[in-house]
Amino acid sequence: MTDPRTLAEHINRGLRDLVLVLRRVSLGQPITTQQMAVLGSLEAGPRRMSDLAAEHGVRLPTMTRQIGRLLRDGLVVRGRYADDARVVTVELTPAGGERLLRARERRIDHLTERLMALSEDERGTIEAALPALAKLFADS
Amino acid sequence: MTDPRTLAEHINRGLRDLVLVLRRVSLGQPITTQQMAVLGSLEAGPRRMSDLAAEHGVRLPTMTRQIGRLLRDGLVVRGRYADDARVVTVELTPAGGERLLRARERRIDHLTERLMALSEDERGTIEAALPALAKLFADS
DNA sequence: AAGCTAACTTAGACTGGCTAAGTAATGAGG
DNA sequence: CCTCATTACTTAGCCAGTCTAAGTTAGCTT
Repeated sequence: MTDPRTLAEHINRGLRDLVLVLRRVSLGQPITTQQMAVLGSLEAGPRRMSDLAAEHGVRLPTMTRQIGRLLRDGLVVRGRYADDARVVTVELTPAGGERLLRARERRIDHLTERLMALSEDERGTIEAALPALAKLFADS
Repeated sequence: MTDPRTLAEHINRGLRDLVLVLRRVSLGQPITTQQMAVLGSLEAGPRRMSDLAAEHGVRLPTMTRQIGRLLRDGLVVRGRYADDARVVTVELTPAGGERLLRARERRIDHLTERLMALSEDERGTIEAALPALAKLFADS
């Protein structure tokens, strides 16, 4: 078996290709990947600004502007947290939910298509690796 | 075995986590991921502007500005292609090469560390999946 | 030689990120 | 209670990175 460092080098090369292909694929989409990611965080219910910022690895002012754009486009609404009047919450609107679902559908369609081009065996190795990959890229 | 669409959904969720973790990890690095990616494309020798733009999935003006910043920082130099005076080439400087290697080293160190936290078995499944993943995310 | 095409650059606008500084609410000490 | 530090967020201003539209220069075609 390959030693961890060599494996890391291979994964690193793979990640580079992955990032490039994701960029090429998301060209010309009607919603940016960041907006998609933020909407995704709101799927399970309202969230606080500071939660969102932490989850996405950005500072609060960045999230304020991000949410401002989503607000402007009618995809989210802001609210206040009853127990602490300093806290701002954000919630999906129906339009935001729809936008999220449609974009996700497109992405999954695309991935499915690519997966179909692989052999059953190759898909099997990917499936077997998913838990380990999830752990590898877990919250840190 | 899971059907391709369900597998695609799992991969999609995994990709989201991956992107978020990559963002968090690259916070505060002295070079942006885009700059790293462009420097990486120059490792094997000079490239044309239009090649670089196509590989990175951006338009030519974007690459012009990107290269402008790398130029300003002394990491690349521009040249002309003898056979066609319209063509602009870009090449790593020694400083650019060093910067690239150091950044890559850091990333591989980080990945190695994470890999060490997995079991031998888990690393095995990842290693087994790499060729299929490479194919999955190939140029398309 | 003229005019079309191709390879880039420039200009101007938007998203997305940051730090620094401002505002308003909470909470802790006296 | 009042004061004051802290917390949660916003505003302002900067820079990177992306786009489209329009300009420039070189090659190509006829």
